[in-house]
Amino acid sequence: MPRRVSESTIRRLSHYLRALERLESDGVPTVSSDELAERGGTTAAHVRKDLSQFGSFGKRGLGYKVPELSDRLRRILGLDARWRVVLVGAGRIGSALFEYPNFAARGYDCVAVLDADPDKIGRSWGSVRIRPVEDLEDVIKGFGASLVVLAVPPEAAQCLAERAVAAGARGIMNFAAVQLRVPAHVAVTDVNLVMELEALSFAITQAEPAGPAV
Amino acid sequence: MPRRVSESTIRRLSHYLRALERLESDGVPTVSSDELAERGGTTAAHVRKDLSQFGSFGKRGLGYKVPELSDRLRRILGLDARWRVVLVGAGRIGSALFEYPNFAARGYDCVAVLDADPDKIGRSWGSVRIRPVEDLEDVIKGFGASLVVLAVPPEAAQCLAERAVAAGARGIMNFAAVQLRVPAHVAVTDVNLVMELEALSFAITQAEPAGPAV
DNA sequence: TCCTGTGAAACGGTTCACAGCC
DNA sequence: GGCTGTGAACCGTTTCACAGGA
Repeated sequence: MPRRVSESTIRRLSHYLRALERLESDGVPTVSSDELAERGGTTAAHVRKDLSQFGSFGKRGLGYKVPELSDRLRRILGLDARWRVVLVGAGRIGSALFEYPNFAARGYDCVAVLDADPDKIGRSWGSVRIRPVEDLEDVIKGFGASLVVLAVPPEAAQCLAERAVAAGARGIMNFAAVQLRVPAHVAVTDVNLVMELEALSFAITQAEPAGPAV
Repeated sequence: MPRRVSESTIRRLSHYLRALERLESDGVPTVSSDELAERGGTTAAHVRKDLSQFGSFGKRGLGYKVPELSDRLRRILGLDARWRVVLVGAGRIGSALFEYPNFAARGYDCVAVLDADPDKIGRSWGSVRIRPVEDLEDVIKGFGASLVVLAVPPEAAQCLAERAVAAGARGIMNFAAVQLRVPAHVAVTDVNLVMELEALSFAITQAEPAGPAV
């Protein structure tokens, strides 16, 4: 149990877990760091260093037992519990997230959907009814939700983040293109799709300064 | 024009640009590295280091001219040209991306949408008709598209990526939960929403090993 | 022999601190 | 005096290399 685990390690753990689950469903009993690295897109040294931060899961000369290791990783990533997620913003991105089957499969249950638009409030997505954003605090407290997804315009994000934190949220997935200010005990991950495209166009422009071949 | 610019620098450049555009629309003429850092969510040293990689845009004692700097950043990020984007996968995520107004505003035009589902092929999104994935090469070459978005199941992603690269794609935005193998001259950014949630639940679990307060 | 676990070295990114220009 | 641009110090991450157990 390390004091501080790097962001990149956590990402790699997710990759390992996905690779392990594929191996598991193929009935492969053990895997070496080399093999796991190959399938997870990193290096063997990385695999061993990453895993050794949390304990000694492997056997020298043999490798790692696939079911045991994937179980450990699930526990490390907090996937042995179910998480209640409140979704703020019933737009396109919110809808895509809501219907994404992998979320429920990984233990993330979207228990409520909120929006500010009166036209959307009252409509139902599956069995979940869209409620007004004013209900944010009630919903977080009522469901005991730890996670909040903000799929809202940038102007609204900071205020909603503060309200969510005050109501007890511990993690925020932020789709708005603003840097949220939250207390240290709250985790935030930013998803900024325009920024990702900008990284691509930058890389291409750098490689070929004449500009895109359009 | 540096040989190698770090991933994190590019992300920060995007942040600076967004902050600058807000300043620009407020009519602010100049900005110091301190101010820009505050609004971009970093430090003044970072702002200066990042920008100095591309030239000397500021004046000592005065700061940076807002319109000039934002113009420079747009050019650095490749936003002075329009980019043609081919979207593969007409599901929820594809649809969310397609309708996202900020893309067009930043110069990214979705020129074609492809899908493998016969039920979807032939339908229209706005003025764009959904075409079969078989058309991938034709579409990339026909439109001269440099960017491809893969919003498809993990099994299909690697094969489609290879086809896209062979047809001339230079950048891939990958929503599938697999590590794509592409030649060095092709840029890839991965967007993995489940992984982002896993990072959150990990952070919360670490802080409070008893598990989520559900 | 095979493969893990881990110190140690190498690398790269961040922060510091100040020289130099306005 | 104010603020940029930048070498140098610092620090965390990645990579290496090997000791030691199966």
